[in-house]
Amino acid sequence: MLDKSHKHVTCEKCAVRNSGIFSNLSNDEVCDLDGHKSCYYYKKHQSLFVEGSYPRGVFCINQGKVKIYALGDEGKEQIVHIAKEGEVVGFRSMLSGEPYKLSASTLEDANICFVSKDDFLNMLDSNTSMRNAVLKELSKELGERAIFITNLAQKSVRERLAYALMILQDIYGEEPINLTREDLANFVGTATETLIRLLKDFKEEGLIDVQTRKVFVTDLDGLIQLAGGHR
Amino acid sequence: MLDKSHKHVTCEKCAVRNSGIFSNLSNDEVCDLDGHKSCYYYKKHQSLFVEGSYPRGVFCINQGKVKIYALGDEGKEQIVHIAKEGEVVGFRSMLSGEPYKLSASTLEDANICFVSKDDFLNMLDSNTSMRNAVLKELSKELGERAIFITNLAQKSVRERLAYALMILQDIYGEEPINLTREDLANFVGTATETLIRLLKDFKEEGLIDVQTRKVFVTDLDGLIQLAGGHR
DNA sequence: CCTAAAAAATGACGTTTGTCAGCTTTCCAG
DNA sequence: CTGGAAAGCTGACAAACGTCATTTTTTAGG
Repeated sequence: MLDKSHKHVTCEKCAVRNSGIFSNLSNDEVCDLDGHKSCYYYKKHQSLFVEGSYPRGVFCINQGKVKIYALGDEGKEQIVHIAKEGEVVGFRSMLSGEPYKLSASTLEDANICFVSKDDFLNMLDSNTSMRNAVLKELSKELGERAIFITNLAQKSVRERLAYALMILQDIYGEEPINLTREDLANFVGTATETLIRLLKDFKEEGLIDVQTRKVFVTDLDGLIQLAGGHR
Repeated sequence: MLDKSHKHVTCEKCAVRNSGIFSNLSNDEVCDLDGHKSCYYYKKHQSLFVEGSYPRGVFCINQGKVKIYALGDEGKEQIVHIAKEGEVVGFRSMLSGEPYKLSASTLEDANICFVSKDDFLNMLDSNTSMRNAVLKELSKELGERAIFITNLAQKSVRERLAYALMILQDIYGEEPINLTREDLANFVGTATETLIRLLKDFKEEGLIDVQTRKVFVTDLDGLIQLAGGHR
């Protein structure tokens, strides 16, 4: 099922390790990390972990994008976050001791390293700067989720789409946003049909450009304004 | 403005300290905490901290309920959490180094202790079990917020009200739920009028009992089922 | 106990958004 | 290159919800 052919990456040379919770490691610590991790190649639409199961370790994304989502009562996905290169995902449930509250799967072919629970927790215990980075990361995310909640509760779908595109633009950087309409809808929190209609509007208003699946932001300021300013 | 008359409580005797991040402290540590905290009496509707300002310390609730909320673009409050006796609030922004993303104010007269940033961070640094408790708490809350987001995005107002009442029932325990309709609406994420109409429905359906402002849950199982089962 | 202000309640109405059904385009494995 | 499946798109329709305006009830301070 899973085609996890190795494609080894050394942490020392991992280009994306300069941000996130594995930054600020000493040379020795990076070496240690490198010795304990294993590297896997994931194809598009493969699952990293699923809601309800228990964490065995954490995933460090070297290449590719990953969606983090909850399943609603009718099986509809609510995407809470889209993780990109350099992010470490799946450590929250490990710290709370609960089963995963969220699921994760790749949006495109990806290269992802795995660090086992024990190794990760040991590092956390012995490494002050990593501990602080984790505390900081968790707190930051908590703040982001509060904004997410407020947007969902108070903004129109139109405003939320603008906001979502802002965030996605940031995540995708130079590349165009490349998600299925369904995934986009599940991120914005709306029906796929509604999302498609709004995308069309945005295109007609010159805010974005669309090439089949790919969305190019052409007027970021316009989006920001539509989303309700700053943040 | 603020009537902060002292009403001293010693941490040793603080009846609510056996849960949350200040549990698992040694006798010495409790003593230390006690020496560093100050105790204040807050009247109903007083503010603990506001969005945008920088944290100076944390608040430990000895008595009373506190709403934690974000302000939407039009000034409408979105309540993300209602904290009760025993909870410590306001440490997230301190850990992320950002200004507060949320505001907090009392829902009723309250007795709340304050621990300064330095003292709190020192304790965090030197105390393993407290550190773990904080990590655990943050992770747990992240999970809760993910559910909150999914509910907002996928459930009807009716289902969300049922869910909110479940949670509030848990927070208020034996006492009746005692919030203004506006606060309740801002927690559920709906308009006050809509909330009032639904409360009436729930009453007619025998799910709750209402005495002016107070809401009594009379059929918890019914609410759970309406909210979409378990969780 | 009384009164002004805040909160709660109700009705009428419009709009946004979700749903369903059918159709078209794109993607990808063989 | 091709055919079937998945994804994307469109239209019609209805329901859920928000808004506004107004009235009634409750609260709290003097």
